[in-house]
Amino acid sequence: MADDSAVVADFPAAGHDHARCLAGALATAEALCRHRGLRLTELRRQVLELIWAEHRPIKAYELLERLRERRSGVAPPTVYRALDFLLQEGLIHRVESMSAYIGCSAPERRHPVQLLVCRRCAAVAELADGEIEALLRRKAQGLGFEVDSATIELEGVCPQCRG
Amino acid sequence: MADDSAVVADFPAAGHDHARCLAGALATAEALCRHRGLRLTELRRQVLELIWAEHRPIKAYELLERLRERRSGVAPPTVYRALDFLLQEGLIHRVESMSAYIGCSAPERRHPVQLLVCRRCAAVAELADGEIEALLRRKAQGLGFEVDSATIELEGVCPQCRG
DNA sequence: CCTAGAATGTTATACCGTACCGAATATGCC
DNA sequence: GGCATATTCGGTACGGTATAACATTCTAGG
Ligand SMILES: [Zn+2]
Ligand SMILES: [Zn+2]
Ligand SMILES: [Zn+2]
Ligand SMILES: [Zn+2]
Repeated sequence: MADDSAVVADFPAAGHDHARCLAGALATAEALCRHRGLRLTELRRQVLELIWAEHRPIKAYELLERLRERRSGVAPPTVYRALDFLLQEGLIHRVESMSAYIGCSAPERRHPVQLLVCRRCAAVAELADGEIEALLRRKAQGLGFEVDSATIELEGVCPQCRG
Repeated sequence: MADDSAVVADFPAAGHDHARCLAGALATAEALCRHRGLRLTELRRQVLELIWAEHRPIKAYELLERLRERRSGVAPPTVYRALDFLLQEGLIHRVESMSAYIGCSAPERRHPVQLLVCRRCAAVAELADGEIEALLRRKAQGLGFEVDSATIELEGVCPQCRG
């Protein structure tokens, strides 16, 4: 049986209460960092907030622009350092096929990541499907390959864009 | 049951007859292009040959360097155009996690691609596993998502490097 | 030939990411 | 509090990846 909880984040509905997404993500991040003894500094919090601002993948240099509206003279290393921290802690994911970043919807637990990316509107759904993970691991094991991490991204058209 | 033919290319053995890999890949490409009414020009053939030269992923600018040993004054667009053609025709695959390119071991048929990349030696195994493909498609369908293409890459340690 | 389309040459530039160094800031200990 | 230490951040410079735009050459078909 498929485990429904594997869908960490469905495609966001058009009129959903996104202020709630944002507030929730920030609160979770705060709690998580406190629990892990890490510092969610003002910079990191701002970057996370900007990433969640659109509920869509955002590129590093776009992030840089937005960040400059609040902090003067910010350079690429500043934003990349914040991204590294957020990636490291599982608070965001990198969308490889877009060189972009998106907030994780279940950062409180480490999980496999499978992303569904709409090529029309760039909306992203996030899976944390153990069945996929297990199948891939099993196939790899058949070749004597030990999996450390996986990049799973599906490109296609989301329900909204299929109309 | 798992279909063994899903393993398009296992990790290359240390002392394998690579001249044979290279010759086979070029011959297949030639036949395939003739069959499709496409032109495997000298440039494209040379790029494909350079990609197969090491039986490992190779980066675009490294390719550019190598190509310059044979052709003077080659610029990035030249190599990227050749790469585009080879990708389009399924003669090579892009390794997203490395921004690199590797020859396809079964270009004569269109197939799903799953890559296993060794983080120690950069060797790559290529799967064309229908079971993985089907599972992903089924999971996506559960969200009303229509899959056009997929990027599946597993990073880990290959049998040789595990020792 | 002549011509239209394809392929390649050429220049310039945009975009993505990091090495490196030094300043500021937080943390733990006396 | 004062001090040493480690982390975080500012800022410069640069390297790696990829494409836009336009000129030129090549190729196949009439
Ligand atoms: Zn939202
Ligand atoms: Zn969409
Ligand atoms: Zn070989
Ligand atoms: Zn290896």
